[in-house]
Amino acid sequence: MNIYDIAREAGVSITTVSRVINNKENISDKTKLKVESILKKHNYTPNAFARGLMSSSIKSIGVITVDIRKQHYAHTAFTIEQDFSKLGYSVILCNTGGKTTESINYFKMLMEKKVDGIILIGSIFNDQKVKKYVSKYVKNIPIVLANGHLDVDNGYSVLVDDFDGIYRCVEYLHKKQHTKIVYIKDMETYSAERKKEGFIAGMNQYGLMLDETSISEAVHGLEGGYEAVEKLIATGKEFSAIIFGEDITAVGGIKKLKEMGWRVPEDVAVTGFDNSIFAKCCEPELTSVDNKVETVASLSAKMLHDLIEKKEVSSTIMIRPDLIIRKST
Amino acid sequence: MNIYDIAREAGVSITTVSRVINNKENISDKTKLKVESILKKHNYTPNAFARGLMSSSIKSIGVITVDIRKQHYAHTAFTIEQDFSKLGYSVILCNTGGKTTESINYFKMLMEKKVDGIILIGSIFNDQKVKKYVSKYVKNIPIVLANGHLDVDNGYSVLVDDFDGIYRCVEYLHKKQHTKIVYIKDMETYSAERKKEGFIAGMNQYGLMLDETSISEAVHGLEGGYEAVEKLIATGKEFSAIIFGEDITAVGGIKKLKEMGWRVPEDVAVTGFDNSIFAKCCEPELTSVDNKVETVASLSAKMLHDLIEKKEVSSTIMIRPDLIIRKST
DNA sequence: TTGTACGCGTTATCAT
DNA sequence: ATGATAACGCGTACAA
Repeated sequence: MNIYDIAREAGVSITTVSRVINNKENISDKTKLKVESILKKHNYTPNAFARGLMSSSIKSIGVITVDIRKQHYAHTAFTIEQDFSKLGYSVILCNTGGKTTESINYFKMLMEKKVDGIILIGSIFNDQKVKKYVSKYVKNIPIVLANGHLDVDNGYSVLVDDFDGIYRCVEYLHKKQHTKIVYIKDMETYSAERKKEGFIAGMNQYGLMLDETSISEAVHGLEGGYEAVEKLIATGKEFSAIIFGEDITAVGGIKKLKEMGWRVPEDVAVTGFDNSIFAKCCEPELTSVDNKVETVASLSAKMLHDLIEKKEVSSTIMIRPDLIIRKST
Repeated sequence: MNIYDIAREAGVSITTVSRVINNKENISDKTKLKVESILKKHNYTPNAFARGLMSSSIKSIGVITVDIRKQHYAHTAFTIEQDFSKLGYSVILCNTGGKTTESINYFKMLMEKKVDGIILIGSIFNDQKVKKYVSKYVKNIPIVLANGHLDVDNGYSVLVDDFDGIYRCVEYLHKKQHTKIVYIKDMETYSAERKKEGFIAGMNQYGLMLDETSISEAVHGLEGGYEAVEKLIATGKEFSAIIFGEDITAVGGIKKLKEMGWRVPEDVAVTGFDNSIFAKCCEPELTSVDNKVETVASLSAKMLHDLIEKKEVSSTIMIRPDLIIRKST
């Protein structure tokens, strides 16, 4: 059922039908009503491809993330989808799995499908090849990074000050008289790097003892945190507080601590990052940096929409995180 | 840069270019190479809309869920996206929030964009209006329900036997000499109903005491489980084991139990459902019904793809869940 | 092996 | 207020 069929049945031209569909002016109420009734009768839906062919847009955006199974990303993607859906756009979801080839293929696909814009969630896009590809070929599509980092010309970003988040963990623990603080860093991302820098800056600021044994690495996740603490204890390193780069890793760490007979927070204070549901599942509940998922997501969506509508936008928005104090410190 | 520009620059016709792009036969290696070099030079990508106009398909599917923030849905959506991505399809993500109007709008949008198929994740689509709309208008698009339920002609489904999952919890607890078992049901879904029936069947099968006080309701989630246990204890009901309809609700319940000084599993045994990460975060780790997220997701994807390719498929696939024993029982 | 010309369904332009 | 027709970019039957 296309516009010709409708026009024929209504005894008018396709132009008239098109006018009715798109609520244009210069239509008599009488014809309008007649056409509308036939439209409804056949439950007519316009062909989006033909529309797209004219306007070279089908009102859609691409959302690329490493893995939507990660709570934080899912939360971000959800908010973005909801916001854009209200604006009449649909969202194409892409999970790269962190792989270069996949990432580039997703960009290609999104370009073929002529999305109006792209949002990148998370900071796993610093692969040189990806960067090169994007800055070379994806020139005319606006890109917004939600909590990510990517040096390209058309790259705008909304991010949380990860540096500040961890810095304030140190500050808070220092106020609580902790002097032996260690940091467990997970994942090789830009964000993780910034967090580490925040830790170092904080430790230096408050004159706390800091050397290479103060920072250890963990595979991201529950098991990662568990193993990292296991290793840390094995080294004999003394500490009264652990700062983790992510909640879920902290939960794994606490698990190990408790197994070893350490009490939290009496023997060791622990902080996490994300203020996710894991912080509340945990026992004791986890003090965590709230990195404002929804705010970041909504601002990213708004920014991309502004870019699509050619409005002026500032290239970077930085959000200050909050420290949520709970029972683990 | 369109196919005409390429043709002009290569000194051939658009047909030839089209042939090269689509790897058709009857092309001399010489022309093929020449065209390919120009294609690469301009990083030409065909216009998907024009293609879609011809084939009336743009190789995409819709994935509709209530809320991608729910771990289980995110996991399912992830697997589906990965599987379809490998087949050259892209995925449009829709979160209905459980609202009727939104749901219908998403169906409309997916039809306009002429997706090749739709997967519904979860069992929150039993709204009468939605059902009516779908069975009336979405006739020619194959629909697969991943762990969901919807009575429509073109609705195929892959689901986990929720009934059996809970039934086996009862069976297991009975073997462990529990006689006073209660069930905490959350959410008003088809799935939740089936679980409840499994509980009743199990209790009857093993001659365990069962009345209206054996089943209580909880709002889904951490707080929901917490409050449900609070209320349960307040009623004075005696119990030695609690079966929960979802892991996260169980985690909330255990939290309350521990606060009240009950030991798990010594004083109360607890089981969850989903075998999610929450089961492993929990202390003690949670015995949980593994409802095979990935299997369900992959089979749903395969089923939809088969339907798209007009292959024969059985209308329902039922997966048997596993009971994963951990320390909470 | 290669090219011409038409159709896909819509919107926009110009004429009536 | 309404209509005829071009244009969007591609695939393809048919012609050469």
